[in-house]
Amino acid sequence: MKKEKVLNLLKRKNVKPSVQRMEILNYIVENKNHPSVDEIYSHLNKKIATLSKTTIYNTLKILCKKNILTEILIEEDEVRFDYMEKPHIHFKCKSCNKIYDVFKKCPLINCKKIEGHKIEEYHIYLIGTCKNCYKDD
Amino acid sequence: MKKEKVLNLLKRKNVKPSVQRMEILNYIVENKNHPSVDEIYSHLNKKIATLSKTTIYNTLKILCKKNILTEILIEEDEVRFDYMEKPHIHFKCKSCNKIYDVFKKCPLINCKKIEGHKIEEYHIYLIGTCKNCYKDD
DNA sequence: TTTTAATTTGTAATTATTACAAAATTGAAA
DNA sequence: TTTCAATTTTGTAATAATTACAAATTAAAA
Ligand SMILES: [Mn+2]
Ligand SMILES: [Mn+2]
Ligand SMILES: [Zn+2]
Ligand SMILES: [Zn+2]
Repeated sequence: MKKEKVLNLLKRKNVKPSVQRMEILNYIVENKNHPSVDEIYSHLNKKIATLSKTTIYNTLKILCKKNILTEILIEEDEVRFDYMEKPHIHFKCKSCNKIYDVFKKCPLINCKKIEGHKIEEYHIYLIGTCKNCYKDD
Repeated sequence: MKKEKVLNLLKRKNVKPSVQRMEILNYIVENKNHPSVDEIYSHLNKKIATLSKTTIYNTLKILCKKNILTEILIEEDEVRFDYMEKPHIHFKCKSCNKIYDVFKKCPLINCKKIEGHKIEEYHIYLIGTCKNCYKDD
């Protein structure tokens, strides 16, 4: 039972740990896939039949504002969400559409300022062909 | 008259240089702002009263496919477009919403492969408070 | 000119996201 | 326990960016 983890995450940031919030956060944290709202909904709908998409949107907005989650803007048509326990960058395969975590660190990440601008967030997206799709050439 | 520049850009990539395509590309190349479809439309509508938004969408899709333009996915609700003559990264100010070009280069950009994946595109987005908004604190 | 292909245009359809108010739940006070 | 206000969830409707599509226009070829 890993429920403790998300429970503490929520408590620590003063977000009331409702059943829905726990399940949504738990799904993202445990699966480490980078789900869209629809994917979260399809999956959790099986456990919580009454779950509403609006609740998912509301919850994700709160968790992002509290810096528990981060938005991934790598797709043109939908936002994906991620739990960034340790900061990392994302690689999206054009062929299979999978989004991979990449933990090689970019020196940029240590910059607090750049050309006079104060940096508060980083989004580094790499796009190409993943190693699994590539070898099939 | 800088029309030569966009004319050549289009010819070189075998895109037929229609009036609309020339104007759309010229607007992006000359202004170096990072316009959304709506901004392109509002601006060019004054010159070409009959211009259709669908034409803008069509043209942008072609120019991106030909690697003349690139999409900037820094906003949640709309795509922006850029002419990347020399590769650079983007900084978006949370306060004034301006998107700045940053030409400091990240070593990542020289990587052709990362953790076995073949990299074809880079999107580096920094978010924070720009130098103009910051000093008002 | 006539014919054919490419491009542009306007409208309708699609779809992710947001707005909003009613219903349900929670949690403390009485 | 009951009461009651605050919070959360839910369902539906509205919004808005993008795409689909077919007719109209324009350009190129014959
Ligand atoms: Mn990730
Ligand atoms: Mn730029
Ligand atoms: Zn792949
Ligand atoms: Zn600013």
